[in-house]
Amino acid sequence: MKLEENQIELITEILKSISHPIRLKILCFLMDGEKNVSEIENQCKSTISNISQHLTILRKSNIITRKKEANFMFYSIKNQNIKTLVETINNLFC
Amino acid sequence: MKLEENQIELITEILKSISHPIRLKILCFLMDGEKNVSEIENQCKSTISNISQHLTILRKSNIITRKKEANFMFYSIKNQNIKTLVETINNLFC
DNA sequence: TTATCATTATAAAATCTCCTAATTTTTGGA
DNA sequence: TCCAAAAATTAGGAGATTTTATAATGATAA
Repeated sequence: MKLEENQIELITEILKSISHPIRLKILCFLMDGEKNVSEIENQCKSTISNISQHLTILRKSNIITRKKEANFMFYSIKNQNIKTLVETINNLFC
Repeated sequence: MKLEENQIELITEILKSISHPIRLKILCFLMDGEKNVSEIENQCKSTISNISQHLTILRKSNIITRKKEANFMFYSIKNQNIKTLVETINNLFC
């Protein structure tokens, strides 16, 4: 199996973003549908600032997206490929 | 989707190990079958010491295994789950 | 105009990466 | 047998990156 250099870069960026306990928990939680930051904070047991920083990392690497409603920010998984990846990881290792 | 804490730890350790350009290249190369360190060095374009250190990381997180023959060390992917994961990543993002 | 929800700035602490040099193990030749 | 070469690993440390905490700031609702 031979990958191009830019494919290697893309994949490692995605995997690196997912490879953190809090960020993986966030993704698993978002598998159930979109959530606001306070819901994620409660689920993932960290400070809201820390959660926000991890959400930024996931968003910058195109794994999640967000939309604003009133003063709530709703986050969700950006596309089907990411969902399939999380589903596969769950099936293989849980 | 709700994962146990120890499952989160296991998965993030595996993903973190894979989330490096050289280590991902090594894994893709090992998808073709077992290889010795010099072959990996040639394929992945780094020093033999650096490659060896990355191989240690992959081995410590149970992603690859090795066997010695004369003074060559042959590395291979440890199990089918890892192969399936690499295959899936390749299908989804390449 | 204050409380709520969330993000951003800053910096310290922890971890990761990679380099050079030293070491280990085995082979093959003198 | 003894020694040098080959294959690979390990040690130590400098530099870079990531993580997290605290404090400050921004935006919206009531």
